[in-house]
Amino acid sequence: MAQVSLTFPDGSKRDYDAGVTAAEVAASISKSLGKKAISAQVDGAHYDLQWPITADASIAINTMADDAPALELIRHDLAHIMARAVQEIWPDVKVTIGPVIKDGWYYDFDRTEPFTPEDLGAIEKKMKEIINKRDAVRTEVWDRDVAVKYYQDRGEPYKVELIESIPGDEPLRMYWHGDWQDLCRGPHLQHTGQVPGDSFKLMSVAGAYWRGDSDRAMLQRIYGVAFKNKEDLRKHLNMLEEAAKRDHRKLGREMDLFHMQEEAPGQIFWHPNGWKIYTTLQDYMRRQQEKGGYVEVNTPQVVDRKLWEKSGHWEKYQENMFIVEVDEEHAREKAINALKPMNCPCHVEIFKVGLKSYRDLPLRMAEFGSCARYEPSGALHGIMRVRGFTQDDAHIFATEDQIASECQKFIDFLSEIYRDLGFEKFDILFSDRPETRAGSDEVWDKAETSLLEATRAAGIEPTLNPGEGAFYGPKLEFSLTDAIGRVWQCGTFQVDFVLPERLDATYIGQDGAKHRPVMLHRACLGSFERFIGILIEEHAGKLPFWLAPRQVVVASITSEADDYVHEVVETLVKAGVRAEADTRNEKINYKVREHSLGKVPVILAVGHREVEERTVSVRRLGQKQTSMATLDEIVSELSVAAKAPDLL
RNA sequence: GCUGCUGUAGCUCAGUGGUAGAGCACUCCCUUGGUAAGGGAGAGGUCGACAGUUCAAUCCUGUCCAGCAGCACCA
Repeated sequence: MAQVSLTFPDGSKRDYDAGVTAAEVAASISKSLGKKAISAQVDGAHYDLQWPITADASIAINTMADDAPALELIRHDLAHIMARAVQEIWPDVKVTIGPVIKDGWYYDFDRTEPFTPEDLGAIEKKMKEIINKRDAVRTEVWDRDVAVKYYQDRGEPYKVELIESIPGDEPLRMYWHGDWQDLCRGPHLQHTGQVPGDSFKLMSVAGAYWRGDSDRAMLQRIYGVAFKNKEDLRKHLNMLEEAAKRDHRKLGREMDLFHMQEEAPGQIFWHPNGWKIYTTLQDYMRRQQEKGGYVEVNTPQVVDRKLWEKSGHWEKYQENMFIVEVDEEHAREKAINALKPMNCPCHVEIFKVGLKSYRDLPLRMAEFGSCARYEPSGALHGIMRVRGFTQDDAHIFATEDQIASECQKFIDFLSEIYRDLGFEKFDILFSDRPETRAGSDEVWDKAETSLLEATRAAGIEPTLNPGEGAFYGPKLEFSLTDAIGRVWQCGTFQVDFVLPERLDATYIGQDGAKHRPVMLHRACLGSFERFIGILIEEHAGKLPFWLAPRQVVVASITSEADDYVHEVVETLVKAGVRAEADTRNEKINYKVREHSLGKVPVILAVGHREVEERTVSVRRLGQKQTSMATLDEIVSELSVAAKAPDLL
């Protein structure tokens, strides 16, 4: 019999008969390891204990102590156990796929009746029964024809389609959890009892398209979370509760930052507090851009379709645009306009006025551009995904050989801004050509290559995000994560050879001839709206002092201190601090509670003692202890704290 | 946009086929209180919109609108 040589993590090697399973290998090492083994890494691949090993390889036996494989197996087995439970309760439900995801798994079903929350309870109960049965998990490799016939006979069309889409040279693997069978590439545990029955929870049911295609059937997806033990599950559920408290929609209401209403879906009514954050951030960005060599412009909101036709938006982007038709009787001329969904065409129009020389490049043209996009209703989300928003947008008109240095410059620029705003870490994705796009393949080749090279030259190896580029060019995406773990694209850097061509932008080169500039689209915050949403969630509403809309409340303890309260407020306001008085007829406890809930970073309480000594009692948000300070001390401290980081 | 759920006072929510309730917030009064809710009184709702069924609809049915979760979308 042929032999295979297996290398263990400690470097030792042992020979086994070819076709040996990881289960047998584990048992050969020690009885206890044989019992504890749950899977193996064979040449780095996650192997089921039952799979035969047919070639020399490195091997490491996994036990429940190994987090990553253990969690993967638990979650994957739970996906199967859940599908089995569902089919045991409702035999006519059709099964599809059920992968492991972050913190858990999901499984998509086709069933006419919707699953209800009560159903989830019933499924969970049935799953626990299955776990308690400790049914053996068994696997076999099947012939394609046999598998197709099996699922055709069982009336499982989704499985048939899945098999047909699996490349012909890949073996088809079947798994049984007890008598219940599913097509699955594995690996799995050895019996259902290995899954901890008290550490999972079915979370929700929602629609999901078959194969992620909105033209195909809508299935019902049940989500579950699972961990190795009860304590981890408890921690996870607790984390979700904490995350819900940071939700910017909730905090936006509690801090009186903004509201939204039916008459203007996806658009924001900024209240004074929220608008203060917005303008503070905008002032900061304006200063940074001036330092960064940008010029600021402003362009029209309502623009004739003719320009959008030229730019390509009318063709590629129309369904996302607000179209404005002017009533003929009142119009001087018949016109169809659109609210601008992007600023780029208008910036090109500014560039085109007058002759531009190569000496003018790179020309960095910035606008806090208000855009309107008709986003699908289901995409709207608080102030993070809206229909009316303002980008910190800029377009850099440059020569091709300036792309790399501008890319480098931008990454430095953005990094400093993110650091100032408290984001040390962010994800960078490289998105290449989408299916719907403008421009030839040659142009795309050039754009993708130059952007990727420029990024690498800046010392960054971005994660590839295939097919997600803008319709006019590839992009780098700088993403931040919200409280609930959703990732949002904020910053972006895009190379565009298409729009300058379509709108015929030129500059006069050193040779005296006309040349086509390349256009670099870029944004740091992305949109003020989204970025503020992220800021709120990142800080759980407790914004850094300089960004806090209400920085200081001076609260009287007795009404006899009211005059002094107003004096303190006035002094602080003069020193550039956002301070307000609270001389209401309420106890100090009440005021402290209210302003703490309102996330005011500093509460200054004053009573008889402070009036006499010309001091204040300082209470900082999140701290129970108070301290005393003289009026001069607190004013000089807070006036510094109120400055934006770039002004320090 | 799709699937499911939801829509009652500013907020959080209860409730009923006979046109509605709580707590907090709000207004007024009492209280001048030392660091996360002092006491009392009062005001406040076309029960998301429009149709239909019914003697009678906030409640049942339908359509629409908006929100929530997920999917799809996301320049």
